[in-house]
Amino acid sequence: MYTALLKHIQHYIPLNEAEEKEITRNFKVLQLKKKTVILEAGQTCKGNYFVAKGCLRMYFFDDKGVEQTTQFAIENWWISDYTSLALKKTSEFYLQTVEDSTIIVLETAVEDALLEQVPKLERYFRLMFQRAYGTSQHLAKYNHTLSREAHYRHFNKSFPDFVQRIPQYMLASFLGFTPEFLSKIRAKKDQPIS
Amino acid sequence: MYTALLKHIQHYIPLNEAEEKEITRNFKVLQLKKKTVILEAGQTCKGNYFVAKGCLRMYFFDDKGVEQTTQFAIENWWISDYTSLALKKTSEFYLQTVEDSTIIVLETAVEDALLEQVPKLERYFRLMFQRAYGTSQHLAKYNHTLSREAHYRHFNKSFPDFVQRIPQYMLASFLGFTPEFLSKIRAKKDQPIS
DNA sequence: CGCGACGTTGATTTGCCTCAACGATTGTGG
DNA sequence: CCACAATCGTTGAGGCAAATCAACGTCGCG
Repeated sequence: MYTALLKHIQHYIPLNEAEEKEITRNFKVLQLKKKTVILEAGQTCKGNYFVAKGCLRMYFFDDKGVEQTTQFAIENWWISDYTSLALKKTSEFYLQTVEDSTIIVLETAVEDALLEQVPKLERYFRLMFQRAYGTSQHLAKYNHTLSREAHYRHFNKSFPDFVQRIPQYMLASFLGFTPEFLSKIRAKKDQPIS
Repeated sequence: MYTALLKHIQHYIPLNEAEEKEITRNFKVLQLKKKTVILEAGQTCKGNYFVAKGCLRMYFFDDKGVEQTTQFAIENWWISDYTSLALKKTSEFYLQTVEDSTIIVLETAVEDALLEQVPKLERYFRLMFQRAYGTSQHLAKYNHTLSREAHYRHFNKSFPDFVQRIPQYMLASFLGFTPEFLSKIRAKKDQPIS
């Protein structure tokens, strides 16, 4: 159950048996069906979510009522609304499973206590946030340089198997364009052999 | 010299005198003139930079050789290429002062030792990265929802004094459009009184 | 004073959106 | 297990926001 998470933590910091126990005692496991919503806009986010298996996404509704996906999280990534968590403010985002998923939750209610019990975890999460923030710095670069079409081709090349796992309309919105446009790009790419 | 930083840290975690001393001993202060480059693409980033006074920006050159600004950091913000720091990889970014600035540096060379001496700082940096990442999550939302013009107006309204401090071409590129377009937006806004 | 950096303005072009209508695929209840 | 609906993807015509290119003001600095 917890092996994926423990393995991931130990990739960054060593854990003794007592600490492992403390961790498994504080994290909760969720088995969720595809399309289950675990956070809704307007609520205050109550946990930090680790994807052991499957996929989560973060999204919101724009002023026209259209869903806009801003992030995905697959195996070994954490996801949450971190502003909502830190400031205990209501969120502007939704969180939802994209596939049937196994999620490990660190609930706000137990977070402080756990971090006091196992202070090493401060370092682990510091490294996680640093990694996530670093990734967002690179994403910003792609958004500045690449045309929408180039951005898609780049993403497609970088994560070919992930692209297969998710509906196209989510990918389109994540990359910042419309499903129709994505459809046209693909039509161009997969030219008939003439 | 260090008061801005110490005050900022103490806003998140309490420090005793010994810890304060340890911190001031490990951080370096830089007094830098406007337009000083402190990191160049191709180098490995060697420090984490806290702006005590002034302004830093992060940028890169696109395939046409045009500068693209991806981030600003003003007073009480940290900035660096965190992927380069974490993985000790060469950076794709430049860091430069926008104004005459006072910068406090945590150099990679002393970071590990300091964090061992003052483990509380793990928590401080965890919170800093969480805040920064949270901000990037919200930025992603604006980029998805707003037209370029609306994005400018929103930014202008949110940070009216900051907009005055920086050249327009940097702001334009940060918001993801051309200086010419920014110029046209402003011309529209400041209509003659007829 | 003169040069270079920065900002403005207008004409033209283009990447992508919008809207609409139509296939394909999935899933659900009878 | 099939029928039908809902969801998802495709295709085309037309339009618009913003880019590009070029030329010209203007300000600050060496």
